[in-house]
Amino acid sequence: MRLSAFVHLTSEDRLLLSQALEKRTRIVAPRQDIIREGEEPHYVHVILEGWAQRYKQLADGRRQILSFFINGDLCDTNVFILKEMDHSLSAVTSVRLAEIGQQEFQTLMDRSPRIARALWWHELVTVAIQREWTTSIGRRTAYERIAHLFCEMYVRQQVVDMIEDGSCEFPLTQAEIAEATGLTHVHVNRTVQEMRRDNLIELRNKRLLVKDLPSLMSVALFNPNYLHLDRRERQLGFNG
Amino acid sequence: MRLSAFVHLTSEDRLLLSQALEKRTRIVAPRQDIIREGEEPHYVHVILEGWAQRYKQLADGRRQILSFFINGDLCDTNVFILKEMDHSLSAVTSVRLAEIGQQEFQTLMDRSPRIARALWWHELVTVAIQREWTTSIGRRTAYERIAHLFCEMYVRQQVVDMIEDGSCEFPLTQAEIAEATGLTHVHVNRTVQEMRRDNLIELRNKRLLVKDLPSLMSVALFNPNYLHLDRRERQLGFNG
DNA sequence: CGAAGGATTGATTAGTCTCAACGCAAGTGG
DNA sequence: CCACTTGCGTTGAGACTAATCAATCCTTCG
Repeated sequence: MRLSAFVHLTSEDRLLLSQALEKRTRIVAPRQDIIREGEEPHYVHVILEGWAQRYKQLADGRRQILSFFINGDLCDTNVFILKEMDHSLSAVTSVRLAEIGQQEFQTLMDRSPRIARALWWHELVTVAIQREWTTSIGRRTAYERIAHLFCEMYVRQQVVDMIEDGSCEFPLTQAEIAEATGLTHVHVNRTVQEMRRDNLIELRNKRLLVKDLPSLMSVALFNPNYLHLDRRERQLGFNG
Repeated sequence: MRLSAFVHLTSEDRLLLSQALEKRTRIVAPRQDIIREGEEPHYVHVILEGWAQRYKQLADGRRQILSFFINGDLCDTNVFILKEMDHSLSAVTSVRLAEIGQQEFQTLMDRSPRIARALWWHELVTVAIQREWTTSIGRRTAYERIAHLFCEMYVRQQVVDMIEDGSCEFPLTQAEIAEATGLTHVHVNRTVQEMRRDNLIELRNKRLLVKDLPSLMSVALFNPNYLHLDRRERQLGFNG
């Protein structure tokens, strides 16, 4: 699990975690909601496999994707504290996830201060990512935004060991990229083509090949500091 | 303190809190940084008076304001878990704030599960606000975005009892509104004028008068659910 | 083979940005 | 106490990014 990368967890911690993860799992089909805005949250969701997303919909239907979740990501730490969801969670691909109830979750945090710390760390990184998205949409151009999204998802997959020959999964349609970056799918299409012409990436068959990561990061003004991989870098080397 | 509004805190809790808040306070002049991106965080900051803001700056200088903090807001719960700041904090007005060190903060959470819960609640609301901003910038028009910011800051001030005759503090320049909404100050200016003509607000002398809150909320597609005021509403009545 | 989802293209328009001034009020130094 | 500076708000003209609308083209899959 991704958490273990940040804090050294004891074998007992790992046992606790894997028990919590096995207790209750679910498979959600692509494009199906996991939980919807307005509903009362009962579980923290942990993605075990596949991509999920968080999104929000305005009263008139305009939709914004707020984040993507991959392998090992917790969706909403401690949500049960809140009375109702202010956003929705849905599956991008087919998703296998674990549901952790309030009791078990509390137990996890109480039993091990290391786990509690790791969960806080996870939460802080999640907010940091959200802030980076705000910045992206607010200040970056279309080209930069899309490049930034590519960088982020590439690096995050690097961390969980999902890069093969410089390419990673990227199961989003251009329309979904558009919803995530605050653009229209038409404009995403033209921009992605431009990026291909610039020889930075290839994108097809739900895979992203990054042909020149340094250049991609540079045009995206991508600074990975917000992912707070510092400890990992020291312990495991950046390539996970 | 704002936290007490969410969870019933005992008088002992309150004592603990006020001790933590008094131990170390600071006054920061307008436009001065409180802590800068890249620095190592040592304290959680709690705003006691004035407005502060969180912002991020891209390598080439473009700047995005990510949130505003008012009375009773915690700036970065548990930041010390992270090695370095991925954003900066600065004072908008003259700000009086409390600094809580790692030890004291941990003690607070350990001593009282109610406080711990309240802090988690605060954190969750903070992220929810960040998500709403992402949505705003990604999907709302300029007019809607500015209206939404007005609504949010109005309602948040309502909660801490800072509304007088339908008006509240609003110490931002139009340039700052622009940095927060992903617009230019020129466009903010024209849009605010339009909003005035529409008789929704008055904005001058660092005060915002909301002349027609229901209409303002409606044009902003403002749904206060993300502020998670539910408990408050039940316990204290919406007006704090 | 037909249907459907996604990618692509073209033409046009709208919303916002950019650049450049100008106005006004408050504060400051001589 | 007046001239000057400074910060902020306002205005205009023109440019440009990205949106909109409407097809068309692929590819996959039943």
